[in-house]
Amino acid sequence: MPVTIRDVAKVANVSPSTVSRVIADNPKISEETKKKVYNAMKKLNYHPNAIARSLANKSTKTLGIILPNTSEDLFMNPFFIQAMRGISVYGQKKGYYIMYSYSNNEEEEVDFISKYINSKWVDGIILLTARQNDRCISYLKEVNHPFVVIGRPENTEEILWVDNDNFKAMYDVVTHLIEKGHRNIAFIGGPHSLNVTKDRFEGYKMALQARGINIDEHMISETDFSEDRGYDAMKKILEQKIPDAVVTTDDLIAFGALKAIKEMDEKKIAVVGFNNTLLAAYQSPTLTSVDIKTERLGYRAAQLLIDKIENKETKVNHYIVETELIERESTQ
Amino acid sequence: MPVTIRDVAKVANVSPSTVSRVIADNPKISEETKKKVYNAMKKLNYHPNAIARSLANKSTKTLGIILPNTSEDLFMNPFFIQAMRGISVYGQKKGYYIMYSYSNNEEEEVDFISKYINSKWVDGIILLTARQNDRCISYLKEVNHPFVVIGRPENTEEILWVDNDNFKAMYDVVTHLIEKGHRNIAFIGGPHSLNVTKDRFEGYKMALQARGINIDEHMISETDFSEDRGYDAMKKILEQKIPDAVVTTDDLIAFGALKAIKEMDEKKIAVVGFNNTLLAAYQSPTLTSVDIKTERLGYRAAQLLIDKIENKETKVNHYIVETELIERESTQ
DNA sequence: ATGAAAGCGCTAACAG
DNA sequence: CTGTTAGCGCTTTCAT
Repeated sequence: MPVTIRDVAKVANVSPSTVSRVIADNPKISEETKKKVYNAMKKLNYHPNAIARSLANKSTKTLGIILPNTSEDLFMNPFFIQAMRGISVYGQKKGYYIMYSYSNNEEEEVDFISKYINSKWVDGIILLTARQNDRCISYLKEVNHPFVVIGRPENTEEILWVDNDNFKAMYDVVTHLIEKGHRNIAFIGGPHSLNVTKDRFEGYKMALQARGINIDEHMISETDFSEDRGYDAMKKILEQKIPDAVVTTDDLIAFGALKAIKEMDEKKIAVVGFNNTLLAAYQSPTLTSVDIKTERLGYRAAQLLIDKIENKETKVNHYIVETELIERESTQ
Repeated sequence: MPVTIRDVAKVANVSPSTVSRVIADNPKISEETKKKVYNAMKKLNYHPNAIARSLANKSTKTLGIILPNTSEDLFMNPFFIQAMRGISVYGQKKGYYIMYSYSNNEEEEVDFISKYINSKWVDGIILLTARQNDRCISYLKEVNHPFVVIGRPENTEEILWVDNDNFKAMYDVVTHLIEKGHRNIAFIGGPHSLNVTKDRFEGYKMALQARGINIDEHMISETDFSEDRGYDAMKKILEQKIPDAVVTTDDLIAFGALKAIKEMDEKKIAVVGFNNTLLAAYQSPTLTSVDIKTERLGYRAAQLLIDKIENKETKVNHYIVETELIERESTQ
């Protein structure tokens, strides 16, 4: 027999609704009755039943995270666990529970989302990645359920999202390299279908342009997120011309580039990675990389979503999280 | 206005209780009415409200994971995310939702647990680590709520747990090294206060003994889980005597050992790590390590817990998950 | 095989 | 400021 609000009411000599008001910290309850009720609660070791509250309130105070299907490699970078931590730090602060689910493909993701929504389990949903033409996003828009995306979605209007300023991040990296005296700077990016890649590439181009440095097509390569592809891409560039620096859009690519450069072994070429994965500090030379502050991204995502859920009329629909260049041996 | 069981009942021309029975797949409902009800559901796009069900059923079909406070370093090893994936794979198969919460210290952990339990949010709890004298475990035992521990707890009776056979894992590693011709095998372990360390150390001792090799105290060291500590420990051993192999209880320690050995640089000493972290494949030489199959641990934990929750009268209260030695250059 | 009605524990008008 | 009452949406005896 669980102790309920009625038991407390009886002991405190008040009505159940009064107890309910005390729980909700309703301002128009006299201090005296409050005390009475608290005492009764303590005496009976009462704890509100959150399920019952949720049913009556039509709100679960729960956020659902959709962990995307992704290549194993991406699991090497602590992105997910960090984002989840950030989300939970803010969520817990605001009294929210966090749920998550894994999916093997986009269809399963949509299934989980609709399950979460239809069954009324979650007040809001967090997508950990923004793809082009994302079915999760279109579904969520369609059913008009609160959600937030980590990464910049295609149509940023009417959508909550958080991301880094990828243009600026790369712009700054390249500018920094130029200031250190580098002139022939190569670029190896991930798939150009991703917004991230495009943005970072633009940053690269603009930074060179701003300093009056011509862009050399031979120094630009697009490839996949893997060490091997990075290695191949670097090799190809080296066959054309020896740069004095190379920027990449991912640490994995940078690892491959480092390897290719080491094999040449004559020249000192600066290398910069992206995402500051754990392995970056373990390369030789240790790899300079851009930290994208994943935990912060998660934190901000939760904040945006919870504000929306609670109808805080903030005008912002996105946050930009600052990146940080972590300099290591590869650019010394 | 959400569509409820009453709406469906009306359209299907049956009573709400009948609809409820159809949802629960109650056997004594005629095929005919079932069909009628299903049609009505489809027509109205009805989805059961899980909260209301939970309230009536006194069961949420939700599992709660307690992510322990832990040093940042441990986050480098993908233990948590992998275990969480295993848990969710089994949980989702059984129709369970998964929640998690981060804590900064043991007290907070207990707080979250009691919050989960008192508010009736979860049917069962999963602890991702087993400490000595664990307050979470004693609390959970006290309130007698279903839970499972990853790692072997102190008192294994009346507790659900999953773990590797750490004794056997290390026994096999050492035996393997002996068979490869090594005789002077050093041991560097983590804190001896942990069961894991003790078990692995026993495995080391027994394997040597079984092959009639004497144990040399100079070859045994206990330290903390960090590269630096591993380095120091290895240095100290090397000052005494040069082994031809060294086993460790963690990759981080092994990394340090590798470094110390490289500095000596004259001798080829085999090194074995534990946990097969992502960095293992990135050391030079690449590090041989024992894969503890974390995802499997999570999967089994969920299985054990859900069986308990659903009162499946299985006699087992634990699972042992097999480990696998991943051989790389460090033992070639 | 199906329906009526009470209840899971809490909240929110409305009334006073 | 506090009590009464009617739900929130579903399940489950107990009848029939």
